[in-house]
Amino acid sequence: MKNHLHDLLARAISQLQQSGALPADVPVNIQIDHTRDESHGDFATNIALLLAKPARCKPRDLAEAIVKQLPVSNKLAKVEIAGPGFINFFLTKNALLSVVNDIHEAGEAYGHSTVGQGRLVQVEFVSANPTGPLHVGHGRGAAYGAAVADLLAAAGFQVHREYYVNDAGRQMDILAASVWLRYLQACGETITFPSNGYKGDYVHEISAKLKERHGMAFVKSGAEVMRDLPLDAQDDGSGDKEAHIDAIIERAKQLLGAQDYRTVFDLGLNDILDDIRDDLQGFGVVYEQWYSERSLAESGMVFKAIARLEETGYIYEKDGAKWFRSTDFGDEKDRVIVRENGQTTYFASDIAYHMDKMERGYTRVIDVWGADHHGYVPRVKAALHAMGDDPSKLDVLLVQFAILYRGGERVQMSTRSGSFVTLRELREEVGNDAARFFYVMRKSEQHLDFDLDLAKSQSNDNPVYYIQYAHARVCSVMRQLADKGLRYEAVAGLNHLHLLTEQHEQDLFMALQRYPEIVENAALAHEPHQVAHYLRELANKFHAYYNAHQFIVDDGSLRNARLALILAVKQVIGNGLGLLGVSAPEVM
RNA sequence: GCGCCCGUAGCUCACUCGGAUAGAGCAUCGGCCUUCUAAGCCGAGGGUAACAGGUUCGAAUCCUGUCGGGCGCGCCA
Repeated sequence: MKNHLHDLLARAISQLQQSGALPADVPVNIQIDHTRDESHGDFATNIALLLAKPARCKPRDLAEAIVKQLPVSNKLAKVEIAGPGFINFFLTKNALLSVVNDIHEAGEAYGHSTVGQGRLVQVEFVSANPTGPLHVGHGRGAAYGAAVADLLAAAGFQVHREYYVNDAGRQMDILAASVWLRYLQACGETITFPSNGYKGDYVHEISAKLKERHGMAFVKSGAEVMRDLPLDAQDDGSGDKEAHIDAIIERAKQLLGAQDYRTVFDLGLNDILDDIRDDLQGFGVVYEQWYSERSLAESGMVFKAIARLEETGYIYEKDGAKWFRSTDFGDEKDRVIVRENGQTTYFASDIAYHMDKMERGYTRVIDVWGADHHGYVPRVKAALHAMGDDPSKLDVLLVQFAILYRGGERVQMSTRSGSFVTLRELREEVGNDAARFFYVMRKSEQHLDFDLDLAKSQSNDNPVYYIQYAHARVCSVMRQLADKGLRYEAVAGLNHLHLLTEQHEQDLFMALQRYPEIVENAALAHEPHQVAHYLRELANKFHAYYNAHQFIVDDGSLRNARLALILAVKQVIGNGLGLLGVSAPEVM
């Protein structure tokens, strides 16, 4: 409908330009909005206000001239000029009927578009370190990233979903050491567990698995392991927990040898990664690819990236380390790429990773990160810039924290003590549907208050149930219809849509017609919450209709027409919930 | 201290490139079930859009400043 009006206006304006009433060289950006107040019609445009200045005439006069040139359309009941120069469009009652036909015809594809033109887009999200189970913070990234990816796919992009696995680096070594130490304890050795080790229960489980598979093969004496280590952090402030754990890692590598160390390391890695995969899959989040950080290093990509930067002259040496001069591209300070000890930094891997993303030929690369990483954005963009790539191809979408509330109280989370709430626990507590919906119902860069009690409640307070209920209600009506020995006749229904003249029915036509536009906007803006809000509105209009009118009436034509309408509502709710990863139940 | 994000009804949040009288839900108050699921509907009250300036036909939206909150500022990842 918007396109239709856009077309009419474009023709009117080009008429005016040809007749010289409007200068031909001004940019014409026709904007059509839904009106807020129905006294302003169904749609409105501010085009006369925008063009008044370049045309050097009064907005209202210009509006009048445009309206005069408007081609006739059987979809318009009237056109008015209002306020400072708005042009308001009033649709005829029948103008929007065809949306129901469109929905029945397109089915699950209703709302899909081709704006993406099949262009390749990568969405990388979650990418949590495999050092422990996913927690509720990762859950938001998962729900949000998955929804953005699905929206982009619906908008006609070819989407590649990817998880970057940080399977190299110090944090993973700390995990491996933690697993080994717990294993030694389980084997009867006396070990003081480091304050900086991973303390969660899952570490015990992994070490138990290690013992089960390899028996005592990796046992070294506790005394040997702990001998001459730098002091761990003490209550009185002395000691250094970082130096302590680093020494333990070195000791583990030394005592176990490279091969055995790798066995322990990989057992921890794979066990946790399997858990993460399983968790995400259970959450309805799937990936095209799991990209290993280790593979970057092993394939020489990291050195290739560093070499490429060195060629450009943005690398210098200072204090024995190699630095990237990111300040040349607006970063706050220069960044170390290769440490004094010769090891590359995490940032170096990330440069290589993003270089690879660019080389893979995506037209757009989307990274979903926790908002606490925002300071990291400039340096990654700087690296792309320095390598001659276009940094604007990279969109970093920042997701703020989710704060859980139970009984009105904030749920405390602490990674240190291992008492954090995992995504798995959340899913078990409130269900996948509520979790997926609640995570995306707010703008991503907005803090999210996640009310566990509300998410669980089966009441009208809960927006998930409210929307799902609308879907289930339609299904229920269809069951009632069958119970009464009647059948829905699609052709009769679609042929009698003109009988649907009630205000509630007009409201639904308008709402249904808006859906494709919502999906497109949400996709391009990376804002799934728009879909969530829209669905609530649509459900609200449906419930109001349900209460005001009977669908299963004696008049067969009217009955079938109404059923055609509510089946269209069901389709759109199902499609919309599907984009958010929420199910659309037939019975509730 | 510097940088990024945020401040809208009692609470949680919307408002599509700056548009017309700032909207929902919850909570509060009042109505609606012998009729397709009351997990629903209808109605009422509730606002100096943090504050002060600026830009313009028009500002919650853009700019500047102040105040308040969050996050970040490692040769960690």
